[in-house]
Amino acid sequence: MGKASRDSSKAIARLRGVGLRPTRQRVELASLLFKGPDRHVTAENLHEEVAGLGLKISLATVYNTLHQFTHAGLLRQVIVDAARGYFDTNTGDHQHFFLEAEGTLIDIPGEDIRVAGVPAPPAGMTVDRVDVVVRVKRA
Amino acid sequence: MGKASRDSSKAIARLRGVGLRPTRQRVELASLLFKGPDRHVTAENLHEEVAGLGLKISLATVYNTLHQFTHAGLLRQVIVDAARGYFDTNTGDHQHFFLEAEGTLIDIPGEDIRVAGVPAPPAGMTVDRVDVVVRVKRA
DNA sequence: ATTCTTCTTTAGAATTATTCTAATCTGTTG
DNA sequence: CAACAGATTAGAATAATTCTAAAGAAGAAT
Ligand SMILES: [Mn+2]
Ligand SMILES: [Mn+2]
Ligand SMILES: [Zn+2]
Ligand SMILES: [Zn+2]
Repeated sequence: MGKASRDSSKAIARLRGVGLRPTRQRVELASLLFKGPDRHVTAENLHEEVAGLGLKISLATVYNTLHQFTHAGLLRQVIVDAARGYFDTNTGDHQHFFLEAEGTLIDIPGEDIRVAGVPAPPAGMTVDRVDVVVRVKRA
Repeated sequence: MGKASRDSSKAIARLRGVGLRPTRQRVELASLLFKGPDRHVTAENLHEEVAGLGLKISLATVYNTLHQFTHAGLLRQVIVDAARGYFDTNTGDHQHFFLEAEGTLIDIPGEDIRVAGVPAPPAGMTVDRVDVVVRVKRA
């Protein structure tokens, strides 16, 4: 049993675990996304990576899959740029540095950062989550 | 001297103050934006408001003007939604509640909220600003 | 295995927000 | 007022994303 099939089994198990059919496309994407360390991807940039590896997955499927993974709790979306959407394999409590020039995200552990003094939300509303984006630029 | 001309004079003065020619379009937009309390607008939604008042300003000019006002420091952009860009007449230190369902922003005074424990930015980078978005939804 | 049913993928068109182009117009200055 | 730099605009273009509807693949049933 080689490395590729071990990746596949893990990906397949993870997909089954969240009730998604392990199609070739979903398995390949899940392997790429969850094999290594946490990462922040864009649909377009993941699609290019996939193409570069010689895999054939349509851009529509990359979008569909990223959204399905997000709904399944395997990914979360990060909003830092009005032009592009980012997907994050780290679904735990954490925040981000955003390098505007590069378009790069860097995690800040959730325990490091504290947000205090958030007023009560407007009547009838409840806090869904608190996002902190530390925008950084070249010194 | 009526209300309209008083609004105009203030808008014209403000535009002159930041080195922008007080054209009819810029004066009308500045009057709308800065006459009353602080507000959060979208290019499209400001354009509709303008049209509703019977004023004729092209959408391209609304976009151009919002960006010029932003560069001049009269507005700032707020990034909360991957699909639309918001412009904020409140350029001071503050944060936001974002009602995802409504697409509405509500200011949180900068003194209220405190963010602590932000790690040192990556080498060679400097913190440009720290944005906090409190996403709320119907309870 | 073969068939059946239900999902899934996909190419390409469509949509949405925004920007660009290049022609026309207007504010300001002399 | 004339002249010029700067501004506005309609419409085309771009970019990210979503939609459509037709063809393909996965799982269940036979
Ligand atoms: Mn866009
Ligand atoms: Mn989206
Ligand atoms: Zn992250
Ligand atoms: Zn604000």
